[in-house]
Amino acid sequence: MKKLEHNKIEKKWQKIWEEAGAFKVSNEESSQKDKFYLLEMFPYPSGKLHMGHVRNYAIGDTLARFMRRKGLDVLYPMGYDAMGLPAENAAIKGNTAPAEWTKKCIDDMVKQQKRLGLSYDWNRLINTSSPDYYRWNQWIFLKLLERGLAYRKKAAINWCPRCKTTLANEQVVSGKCWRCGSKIKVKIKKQWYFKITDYADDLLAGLDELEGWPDAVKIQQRNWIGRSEGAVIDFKIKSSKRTIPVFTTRPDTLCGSTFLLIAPTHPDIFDIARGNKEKIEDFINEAVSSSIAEKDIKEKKGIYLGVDAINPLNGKEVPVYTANFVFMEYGTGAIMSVPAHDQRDYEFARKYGLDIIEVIRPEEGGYDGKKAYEGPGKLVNSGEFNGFSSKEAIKKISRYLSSAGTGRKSVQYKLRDWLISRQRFWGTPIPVIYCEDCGIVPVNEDDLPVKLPEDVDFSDEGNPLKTSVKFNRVTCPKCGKPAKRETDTMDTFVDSSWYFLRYVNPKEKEKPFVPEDVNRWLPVNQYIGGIEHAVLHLLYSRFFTRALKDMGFVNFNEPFENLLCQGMVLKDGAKMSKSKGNIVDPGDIIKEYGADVARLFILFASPPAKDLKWSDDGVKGCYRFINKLWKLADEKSTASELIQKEDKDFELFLNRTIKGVTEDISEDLQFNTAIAKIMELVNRIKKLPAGTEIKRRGVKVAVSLLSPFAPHTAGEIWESLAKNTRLDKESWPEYDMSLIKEGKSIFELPVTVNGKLRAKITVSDTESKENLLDKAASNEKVEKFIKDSEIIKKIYIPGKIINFVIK
RNA sequence: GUCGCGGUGGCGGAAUUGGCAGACGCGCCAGGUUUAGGACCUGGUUCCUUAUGGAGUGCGAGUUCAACUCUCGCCCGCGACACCA
Repeated sequence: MKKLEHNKIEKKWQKIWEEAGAFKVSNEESSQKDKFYLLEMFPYPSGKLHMGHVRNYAIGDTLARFMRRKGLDVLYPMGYDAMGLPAENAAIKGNTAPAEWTKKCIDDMVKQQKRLGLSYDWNRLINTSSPDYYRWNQWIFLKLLERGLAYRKKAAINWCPRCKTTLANEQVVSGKCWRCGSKIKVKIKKQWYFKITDYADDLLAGLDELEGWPDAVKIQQRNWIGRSEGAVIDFKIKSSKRTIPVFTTRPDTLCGSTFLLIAPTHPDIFDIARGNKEKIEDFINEAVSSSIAEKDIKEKKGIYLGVDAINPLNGKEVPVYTANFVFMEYGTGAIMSVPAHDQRDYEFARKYGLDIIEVIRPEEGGYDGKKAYEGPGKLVNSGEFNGFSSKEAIKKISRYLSSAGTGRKSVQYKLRDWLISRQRFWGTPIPVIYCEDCGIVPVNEDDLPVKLPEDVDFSDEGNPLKTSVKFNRVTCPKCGKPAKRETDTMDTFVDSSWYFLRYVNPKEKEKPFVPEDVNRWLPVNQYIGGIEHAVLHLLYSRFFTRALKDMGFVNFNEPFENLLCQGMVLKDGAKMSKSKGNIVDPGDIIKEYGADVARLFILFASPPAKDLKWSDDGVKGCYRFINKLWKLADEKSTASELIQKEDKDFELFLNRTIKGVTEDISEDLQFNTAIAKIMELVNRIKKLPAGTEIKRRGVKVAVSLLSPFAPHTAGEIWESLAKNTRLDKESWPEYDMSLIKEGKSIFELPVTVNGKLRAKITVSDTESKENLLDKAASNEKVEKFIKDSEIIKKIYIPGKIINFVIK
């Protein structure tokens, strides 16, 4: 018997596919067949593949191979998200140029991916750190700048002291840097932003149409955008012309407002304040300089500004404070505090001895003096508005305020503009020049790309880009005088916000992509990646797509039609990581058991969206299965002549399996159950007599169904069974629906008594209800349970069950 | 705290328009094969019970002839957000 030499077989088939260009796809052909754009989130090229990657690619490749055999034109590309800190750190440490270092890492990644037998169209490979790619980041930046969607402003920003760079809000996780976990500090800095907030409402509304996205991701985006409806109400400052506008979602509680709070970073704070300015300044400095992370634990603090404001509804005078828990970035940077009905205000009021007035009373319970009541109810202590429900009062009070000119409806978002400036070297240079006379001058489109220089000193603190003489020596494109180049580079999330478009025309020199081609291939039919990008990459990409649509470059709103968020790969109850020492190296598994077994196990062990618990024994199980099939296929060589033998049951089972596997893959991406069904089929094939026609047919179908999961072994077996043909070129097996329907006509019908299974009777679907009930009742086992009792009810559900209800 | 996801044998997991709980795999047990180990093959394997039988999908109620599946109330685990007014 021939031994299964997996490593040899893998090499053989990978070579055959490569030489045949089996997975190349051209933009022209796509019009003849239905297209299918399948995409995995591209990796950061660390140089080392881990199990999370393998899972991601195993899911994608299986689907890609399945779709091709179903006759679709499949675009399935791979690329590398290659900008970022590690290359720069390597440069600092090892004195290697980031470009070289990155190139080597990418080569290493490609090698490892190729060993898995992934069917990418490698001709479309992209590397975001190449000037051919990042010049289009710059081009898009200039387009956004033209439209006012890119702008520069001074604001309080998140600063990561370890990465020595600023971060966008989305990149701060619980007050820490998303990448390195350092605590974030607050700094005031002038930086570049993309105006994602212009699309807040649109991005929110678009979520409703994304039926192919997991709810978890949509909910996260919805929360992140954080739309809330309310009103802006103006409080006049006593003996001053100034007013303080506040945002509230609860205008019904206006009469319960006993003080105002404004953010410590409010630009007007010193104009408003009349108290001890030194003390106030000290307070503000402390509040601003403390890190965001500390804010979580910190108690509420504030200081009276020495002025009072006037409630526009009841004319009451209330004190104005600044407090450390009020944000300038949200609403108007000032709030009306209603301590009886807002827990935060309650705590503040208790601490500083401020008035608490109940204005909302529900049927039961309500404000009890111990904590705020935040629900709805009927108004009290609110003058002419007493007795109205919260809902009615919100309308009436809003109407009153707007007719008096002291308030207006308002919608606020939690989403803030995307800060894209990074004080790093290994990123896309922001293509602007600062001229003393002309101000901010964009680089001319013809002068793109603004390339990263090579004369850089990495040994200094701060952004290495500042050390390049070549890079910084520049003249103003407008007036020709010496000028300064922007040395900040772009957030690497800019690269990933449109890479899925570049795959369509990866080598295009004149434009980032060709709109007609992109409009044909996009949106991505199936996108696969981790859920950690729920509000980062996925939100930014949706924003870019919309902006590009508004500029007329694409004709769709949403880049990703269906999204699958794969679960993590766990071992010993934790995510595989160096620090935990629980890493399983994919390379070792491939060497020992083969790429097909690695893929098979990872798909079989768990449904794709769930976390996967790694099991060495489970891998062995899949290895056994592959070998079992291999041996079965080898049997044919011992039988000189195949015996004709009919086996209707097996034929039916075979057809059912084809149907089941097809549906599991195409409808629900249920690879685990699809594989289980193929295993069942193989178990049944084993029981068939050797050397029969039907057995050989069974093996062929099993191998054919298995091929998307285990393409090398399946290809090898098929070649030996089917006259040296290539399985990946065969169309997907069909099933005979009439046979399946016919198979249903005689079956086992379960019979229960009081819902407990007592027997199964073999019936035909043509038998009458009465006949079946008699048959069931006279069954030996059933009779035992019903003979001494009164039958209250007889239930027959055709094709499903019989149930006798007895007393 | 808010929102979301989940809880089924010793383990990973099947079963959802309500209709045979535990497919498939692992592990385990018994037998075979082998000088031995491993590998391989055959059979068994939710729990209790000698059999007949009974119990059983986190807990407690409810709807139903029938509930892993639907409703209500809890408990536990995981994840996201976290003073957003």
